[in-house]
Amino acid sequence: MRKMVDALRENQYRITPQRLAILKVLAESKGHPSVESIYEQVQTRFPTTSLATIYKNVAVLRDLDQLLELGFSDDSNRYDGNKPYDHPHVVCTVCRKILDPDISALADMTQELTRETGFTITRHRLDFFGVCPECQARR
Amino acid sequence: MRKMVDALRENQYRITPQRLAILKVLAESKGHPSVESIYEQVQTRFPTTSLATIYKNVAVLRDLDQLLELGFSDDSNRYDGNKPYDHPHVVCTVCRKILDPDISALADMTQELTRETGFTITRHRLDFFGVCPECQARR
DNA sequence: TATTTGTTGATAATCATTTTCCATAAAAAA
DNA sequence: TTTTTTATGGAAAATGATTATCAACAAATA
Repeated sequence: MRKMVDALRENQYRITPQRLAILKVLAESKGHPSVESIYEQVQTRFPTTSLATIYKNVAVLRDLDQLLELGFSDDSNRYDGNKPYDHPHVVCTVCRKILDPDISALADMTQELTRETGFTITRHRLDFFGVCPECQARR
Repeated sequence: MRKMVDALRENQYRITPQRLAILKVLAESKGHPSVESIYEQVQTRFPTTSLATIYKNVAVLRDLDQLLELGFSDDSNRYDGNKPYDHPHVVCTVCRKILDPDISALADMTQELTRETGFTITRHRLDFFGVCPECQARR
């Protein structure tokens, strides 16, 4: 949250109430909200907020590396403002919940890949898909 | 190729020249072609082939688990008819080339995740992004 | 061969998300 | 305060890969 505000300031972006509200939603969200979800939460404080504003600000934060954008192939984007760097996810295919599991082995993999393939690896994406315990119980 | 034909037969799909041409492109492609790329290759043999036909057949093969569909968040789909099961990829962000690196540790990860999170993991997706040696040299 | 059923090809329609537009409002600078 | 610059809101438009449509065609079946 503080870091995000600083990043905005450093880049001459103005600190507006809407921006603060968006930052707050992102900082307080322990999940991985969608644009729509951020929109709904911001609207509880600022009922006139526009979807366009959310999109514009999410893009700004993403470009400032303050936000990890998780794009899925079905055009559903989700955001993580608490860990704005690549990390693995476990996605429930029923309720769309997303968790951050602890997996350490990835750094090693990247190094090994660089050696094996000659690629300069800059990013990665590791997602596991399945059904969460809650959704399993609901059957 | 043989396996794909069998799968089609077993499911009462007819073996048409266009289908065979698509299968051939998929089987012979060592890369990860896009629909557009399959289309272009099939057209060299069947100039009147329609894009719709490619889409329909790719969907059939995907549903028969004969084809791995790699959807990226920018709406670019790529296909692998040689290894129609989840496996890691290294993607060059410049030329869009895709390689299959050897990474074994994934099965263990899935097991560990099941234990940790209670999820029933059915699929995964591991992509590394970077620049391939050829594109690095071209700078 | 005649009949039935599945497939193709060409084009139009779709779809939801994301962008664009611009007048208004608000923040920073002078 | 006044001026300048940037952000917002509301609606409309774009986006563009994929899907639907359907007449014409081809493969399987009787």
